[in-house]
Amino acid sequence: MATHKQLQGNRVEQKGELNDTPSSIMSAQHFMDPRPRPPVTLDVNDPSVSDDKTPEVLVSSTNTVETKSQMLGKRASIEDAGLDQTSQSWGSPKSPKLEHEKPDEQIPEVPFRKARVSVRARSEAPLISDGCQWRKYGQKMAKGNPCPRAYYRCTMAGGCPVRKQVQRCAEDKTILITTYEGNHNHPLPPAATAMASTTSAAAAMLLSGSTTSKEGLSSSSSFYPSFPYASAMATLSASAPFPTITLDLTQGPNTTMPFHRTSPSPATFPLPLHGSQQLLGHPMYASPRLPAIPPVQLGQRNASMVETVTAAIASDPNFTAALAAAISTFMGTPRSGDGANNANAPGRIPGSPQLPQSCTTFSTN
DNA sequence: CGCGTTTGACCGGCGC
DNA sequence: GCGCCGGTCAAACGCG
Repeated sequence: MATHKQLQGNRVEQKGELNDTPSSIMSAQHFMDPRPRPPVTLDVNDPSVSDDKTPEVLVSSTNTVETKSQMLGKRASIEDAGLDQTSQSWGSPKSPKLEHEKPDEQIPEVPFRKARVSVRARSEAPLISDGCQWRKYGQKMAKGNPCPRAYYRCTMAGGCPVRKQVQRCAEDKTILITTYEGNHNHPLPPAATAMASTTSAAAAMLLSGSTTSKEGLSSSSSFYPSFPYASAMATLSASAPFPTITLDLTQGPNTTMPFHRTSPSPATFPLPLHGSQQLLGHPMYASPRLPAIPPVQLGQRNASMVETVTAAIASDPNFTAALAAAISTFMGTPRSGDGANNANAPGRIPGSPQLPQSCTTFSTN
């Protein structure tokens, strides 16, 4: 048979008929380990989650606007405007390189190649459930990490290009790092949608903010959006080939959590289906800058930080704007996300001076 | 019997 | 040009 690439390409090629992701969103996720990995990661180590075993994190929509790789030649439909919703960069095993990628300069909007979203969560479970169905297709030992890295593919839909990598932090094995790549080309459950939205937003920000060169950022910068409920840290890494956003939920000590979950939940990140929906559907922004999430939902469903963060990000345009601003700051690019999602605000980060407990880290590379 | 997981090999990219 | 590393595929095995 055809080479693997072709096979992959074919699969991937299914263009998404329904992408939930906004058009210009591409999310890229990279791993941002405590140090060694550059990409973007979402950390969800919340103490609350750690109680058990399976924290569920929903992160899914990573769109990649890749240029070439994904299209190994097949996707003919890149929809217009530079937004390919479904362009899944996963197509090739490693196609980070943009072959025909023209100079970024030419690319008006999303010059990006691919973005990844990493979520760091504290959990003993082998993996976190994000509301989607995944099938493991490989496992490998990474170089600087004694723990193997597992590769999963979304099986909710036949041609869903979304993949995720799960690996434990070498330093702290209780921390699970999940990286999502690609966009779902099928409808997602509410829970998954929340994650997807988050990822998309993050990715969008990265993309929009990283229009310029971010190479200068060797380290990841982190800024903290003001999250009243959950303190998540977003870190943008610019050292990797792809922009990566890392959400760190591991830093949130339950102590400070506004809504501390006492729920006996199993060990998974409970994806608040309705919670997310509600959040998404009802932007309840109590504060001018941050959306306030009713403790009720969280408390009742022992919502995990992930959820919270995700929902917040997804539903909070401010967050997006903040990210964009932060990114711009890092990169020195004064543009706010223009081509990114719809929600990019003007560009001012509400950023708070200090981070609470958890932080969301976005890294753009 | 079907589905999912596991393991090894192969491919391609990147760095030295 | 060579070697290393990451990532994916494909076949086999196990479990439901």
